[in-house]
Amino acid sequence: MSEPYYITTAISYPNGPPHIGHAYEAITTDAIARFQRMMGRNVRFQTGTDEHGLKMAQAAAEKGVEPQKLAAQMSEKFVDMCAKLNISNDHFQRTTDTAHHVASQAIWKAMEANNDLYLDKYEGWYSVRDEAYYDESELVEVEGEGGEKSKLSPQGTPVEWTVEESWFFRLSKYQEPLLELYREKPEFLEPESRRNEMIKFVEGGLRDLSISRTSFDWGVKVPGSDNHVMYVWIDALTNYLTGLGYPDKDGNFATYWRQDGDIVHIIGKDIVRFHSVYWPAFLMSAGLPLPRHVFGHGFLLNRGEKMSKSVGNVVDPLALAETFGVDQLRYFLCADVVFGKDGSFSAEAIVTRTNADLANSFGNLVQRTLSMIHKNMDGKIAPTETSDDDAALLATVSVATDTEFPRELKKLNLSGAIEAWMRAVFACNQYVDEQAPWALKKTDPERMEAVLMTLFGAIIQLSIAIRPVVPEAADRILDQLGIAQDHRNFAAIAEPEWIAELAQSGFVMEKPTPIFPRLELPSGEGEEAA
RNA sequence: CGCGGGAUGGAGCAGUCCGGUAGCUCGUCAGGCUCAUAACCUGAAGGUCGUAGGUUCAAAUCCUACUCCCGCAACCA
Repeated sequence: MSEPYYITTAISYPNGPPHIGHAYEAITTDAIARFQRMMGRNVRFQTGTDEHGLKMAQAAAEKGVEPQKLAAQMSEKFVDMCAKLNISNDHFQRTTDTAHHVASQAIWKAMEANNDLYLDKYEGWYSVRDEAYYDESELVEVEGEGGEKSKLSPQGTPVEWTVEESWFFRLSKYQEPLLELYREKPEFLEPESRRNEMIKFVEGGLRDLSISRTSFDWGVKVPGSDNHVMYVWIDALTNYLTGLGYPDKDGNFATYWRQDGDIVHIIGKDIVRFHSVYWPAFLMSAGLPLPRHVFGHGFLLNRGEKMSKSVGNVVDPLALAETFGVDQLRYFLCADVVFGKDGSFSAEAIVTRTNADLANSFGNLVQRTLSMIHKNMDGKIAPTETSDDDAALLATVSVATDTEFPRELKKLNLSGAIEAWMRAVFACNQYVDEQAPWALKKTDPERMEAVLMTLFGAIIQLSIAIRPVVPEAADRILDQLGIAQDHRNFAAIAEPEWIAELAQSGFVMEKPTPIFPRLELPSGEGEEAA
């Protein structure tokens, strides 16, 4: 079997329906997973939902339903989103699964066996209404009518000094090992700006972490302390192991969660701390291998503004996919946003970007080429004598699809990979104009065939390369081109034999149909993005 | 002095670590082509690289100070 590659998204907290941020993470991770599969790797791709914790319990209480039931309903929406966006996850992990409780308790016991857990008291300013602790510095002091002073939370709710029994994790013990990890293996956390942030944070000193709660019960029970449930992040992070069968250390776990194996977590920048500080500390404590790579992507801004429920500018990704097309949305998010940085989106931006790249440049290249092959060569594919110009174009395309695109995607530089791909597309359109096959048709039909076959080969390569990003559209093009499923990968790009094979099989191309129609900006486009 | 990120032609960005003709996409203007999805190709205009100093033969890039914007600060992708 080929080299294993394990990639995950963060699990989504389903206290609301999926928004564009969830879709962004799922799509980018999916593109990377598909790319690795096409590179011949044995990929396992996991996503899921994080269904425990206070907010879920609160949301359920508000709706008057059992948390279990709400979790199931909401989780379903995320499963549905993955299906609609063509996410190729091999597994969808829910944290309410029995197997997940077993896994979480197993890692708990492993950390306990390593003498890293202890029972103590958690004290702090607690807001009953928010059901949350606040740091002294966050509190606002107000003066009542009678002149008495009282403290309020940042939300303006009353707080009181509360003491609660809690289990603690000896996070402080891992300060040096973590700093060493960042030093020795910088690829553990990227982008670099996030790593610098975390190094500063850890250097600032780590306090032991309160990792259980007694104030609510919607969670995984602490082994041996039935009145405690685990801090959600203990159980949430463990999902990456559950999906591999942990605590059973054979099977998928043995394959994918190996020392120095390719284990990649794609997460949002807001939860970098949990994945790059707590998670490796938990794993070290439990005696398990660490992930190879944690990558914190940026946030999507709606017309440059942060999205929030209160502002009411949260965008439903399925509505966007409906309006613009799944592949168009996927392409836009991968191409237009530098992976690791914040990005902005709007209906105009999606329309402009996908029209320019997919419809005008690439789609039109495919259409104009295939039309000419269909009309002037009866759709027959045949080897021809090639010139230096043809070889030069194919070399340019190969550099992009066989070298630059994979190189950049391996670095998780999605937009960089796509830029390289676009340069090759531009080169093809330039070549069409220079060679002018419509003129050759009258003056030198043989030469025209050579030009069209050169383009045919170039389009195959371009279609295969972009397939991780726009899988459905790329496959429809490759169907038209008569390329077999098992040739749609990077090994085939490296040694193109298509034209000879197609000629031998007697393949005849049908009349082509445009794959990327131009999009129109929906009418009434104003404040709303979709 | 809590920590971090950013400021580059009309818009969005790359380049900054390792100083040396300021690059890309979109938009605008002019020309070309007519195979193709009113698509494609070529060319042009447009920037004192946030401000003020400094180092240097040479600074978007290094140093100092400052201004503005945006995050984070221990359960929001």
